[in-house]
Amino acid sequence: MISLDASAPEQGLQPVRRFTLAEEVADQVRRAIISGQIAEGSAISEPKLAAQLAVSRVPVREALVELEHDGVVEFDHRGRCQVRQFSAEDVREIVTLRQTLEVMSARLAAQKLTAETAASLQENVQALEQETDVTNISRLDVAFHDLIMQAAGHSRLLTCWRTVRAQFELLLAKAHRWQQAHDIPVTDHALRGHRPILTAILARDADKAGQAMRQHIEDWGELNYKLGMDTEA
Amino acid sequence: MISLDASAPEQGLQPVRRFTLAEEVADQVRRAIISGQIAEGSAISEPKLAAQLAVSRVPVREALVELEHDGVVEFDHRGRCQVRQFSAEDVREIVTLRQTLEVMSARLAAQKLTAETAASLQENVQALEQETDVTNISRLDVAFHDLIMQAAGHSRLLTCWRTVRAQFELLLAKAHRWQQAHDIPVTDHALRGHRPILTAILARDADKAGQAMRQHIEDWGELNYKLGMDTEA
DNA sequence: AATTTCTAAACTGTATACAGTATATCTGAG
DNA sequence: CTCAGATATACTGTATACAGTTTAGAAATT
Repeated sequence: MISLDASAPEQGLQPVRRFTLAEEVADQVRRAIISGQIAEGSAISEPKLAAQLAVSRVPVREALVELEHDGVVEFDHRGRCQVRQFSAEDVREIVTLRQTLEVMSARLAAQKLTAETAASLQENVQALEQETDVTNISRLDVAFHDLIMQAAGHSRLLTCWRTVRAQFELLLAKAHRWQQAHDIPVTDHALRGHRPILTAILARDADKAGQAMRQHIEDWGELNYKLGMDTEA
Repeated sequence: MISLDASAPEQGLQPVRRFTLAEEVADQVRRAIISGQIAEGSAISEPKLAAQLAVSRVPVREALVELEHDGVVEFDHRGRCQVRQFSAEDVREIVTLRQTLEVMSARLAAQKLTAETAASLQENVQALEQETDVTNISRLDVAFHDLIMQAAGHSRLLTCWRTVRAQFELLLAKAHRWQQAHDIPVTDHALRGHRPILTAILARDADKAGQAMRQHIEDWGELNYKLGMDTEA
């Protein structure tokens, strides 16, 4: 039985989060972009999208601004919105920025490790090692990196992470789609890379965790470069 | 005489940038917050602000979202907006995140150095060394770090930088105000710190540039901690 | 047939309007 | 005088409306 005294609210009860239409629109559109349902380079018209989703333009507008911060759409100088296309240079940027941000997160996670975090990470890695479905692999892969970011306990680092997270997801999904289309078995990239990071974090070895993370993302980058060359050829 | 053939537009002419009310509102409010004109913790009401600025709520709303991304205001779970207050932990986060981002920028700037960048940086450092007005010192200090970010030529790193830039400016302005109020001469912190960074970048020594930057921000952090202790006591 | 001109549709930026919820003020009872 | 309850004010989230500009298409001209 929990107390209902408002002056002692630390009973595990949290303030009710209000979900706005803008957030829901952003989620839906982001997913549609990541999944390739909305193609790269597509123009996005506020009125049309609003009509499709049966909401007014206002939440749509706010959602698009959010997605711009996520780096998955961009506005031209006239205010027109379109789904972003990723050049080879963009991929390089995403890789190098991820390295910087995630090396930091891995180091902090190693330093601040708690029992709960350790459990979540172990669970995630084990689940990934047994998973075969591509969509679930993607989800678990991203979740691993999210968990470490969370574990770093650095709210502003998390803010930065949000500026690349969706782009990371997008590239990941794109790569998996390409591999499936060409009957290439989905890489065991994450499988090989995550375990060493986990081990280093569990050992509270910041240097080793950072190094493992750097290498992991470096490998991912090379995978993407190769893929990029193939897809453009 | 320049060609007006639209099919050959690379004549130094650029697409006309359209400035929106939202951007102007964001600029004004950001400046007001940084300068302390709007106090930390103040509630910001959309209708009131809109009335003061003689615009509708829509651009104000967009501006506040922008300022939230800048980290200078926050929305509570009810959607109420208020000017953010910075705890000691916040200052630590800002310092450590700046270290990560700016070490990267310094390294890249050293690697990609161009003649123009070199000139701008030298000009900036010289101007700072001769400047005595506090406001101008702040401006030049921030500009130095902006220049290096620009020189890094990494659009996504710049995006991350924007999530802390205003908070950096805010802390800087706050420190200067406090120092002035107590008749303490404005620190020569930037003066001492920038020159070594410049030298390393000009020498195209990424390691040294990164190390100098890390040290510079570390020093700035310690300055802020001391100040924080004084102001809270 | 190609190109220019004119016209109509569509889109963005901004303003206004409305509904539901929270906050604050006022009143009355104890 | 304090506190509970009721009423009024204010605010956010969303929808709708409007103006200026851009884009696309039709008509007209060479």
